Amino acid sequence: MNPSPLDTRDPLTATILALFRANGHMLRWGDHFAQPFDLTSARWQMLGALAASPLPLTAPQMAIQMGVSRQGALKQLNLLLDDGLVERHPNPYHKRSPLYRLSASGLERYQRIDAAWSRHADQVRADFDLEALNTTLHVLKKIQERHPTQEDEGEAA
Amino acid sequence: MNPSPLDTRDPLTATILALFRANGHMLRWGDHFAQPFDLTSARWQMLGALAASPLPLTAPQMAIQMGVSRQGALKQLNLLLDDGLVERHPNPYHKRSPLYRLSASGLERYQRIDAAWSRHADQVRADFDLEALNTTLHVLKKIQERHPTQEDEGEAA
DNA sequence: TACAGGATGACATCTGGTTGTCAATCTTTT
DNA sequence: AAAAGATTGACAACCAGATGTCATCCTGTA
Repeated sequence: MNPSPLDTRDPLTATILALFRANGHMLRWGDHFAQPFDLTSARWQMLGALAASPLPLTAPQMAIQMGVSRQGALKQLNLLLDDGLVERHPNPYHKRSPLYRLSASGLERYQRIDAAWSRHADQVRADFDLEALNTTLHVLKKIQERHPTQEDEGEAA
Repeated sequence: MNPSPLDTRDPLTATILALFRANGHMLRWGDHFAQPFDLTSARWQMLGALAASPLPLTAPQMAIQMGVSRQGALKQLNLLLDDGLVERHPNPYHKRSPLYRLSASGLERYQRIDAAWSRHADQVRADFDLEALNTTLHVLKKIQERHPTQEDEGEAA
């Protein structure tokens, strides 16, 4: 782990650069972790978001929940639909925008990978200070808040 | 900022999910920020890595430095070459693997966007606790360390 | 009830990144 | 010196996501 010239910059810049690197790293790690379950990082996350929701969701709701574009979420949903991991149900309130939820096999798939992740996380979490994790969480959110993008307009607290 | 069901999970998982979201968010923000300079987040980062290096670098060196795949770095370098922001120089030690460094216009371009970023960062940094930033930096690195991928093999401290 | 404007899904295109293959070039070993 | 093995760049295929356009559906308002 060489210090790398990037670390010599101001702490804010260094943190944001570390964020990019950590993201790439974890996506790669996640792809390998998810591979035995026939999933990718993206699909795993998508299944997780659906599993966490008590109600079926529309595509735009998924997009907001995941912080991803509407069309991005839709794309993944359609792929998951092709794989039979997700079910589409008619939305009584909107003819064009159906509701999505996990199918039986999607739920089973998610539960399996989530159990494996939990076992892994239990191990890894021991190496982290709870306070440090909370600080990190807070800083990441704040970095986001301080860098609004177009679609963030009109999001007062 | 609704708490979102994801935050109810364990702090490690929540932090990693926040990492993904923050990454996507900052890439989008960066693309907009860099647009007036005719750059993207990716190219800005690449120019920054070259600007930070005292010596010209080969493509694989760039890849390692940026935590990206060899072919990924190469792709961007070739695009930057097409744009004339980067120069390729023969490598006396390796006929196939040339050295890259910023061209005059690449340096100028980078200096302009970096000045703008510095002004922005000065503002934003005021909202952050130095200690919290350092903690975040540390946690992000540690998350990486605890999730080795294939190419991490053989990287003892 | 009509109509204007916003939300939505399909489709296409683009950026950025990984992975695999192959030939060319080092590098190491014998 | 020769052969075996590792690096490297070009090329191609692919995944994930953003963005733009368009037709369709929904909503609110005149």
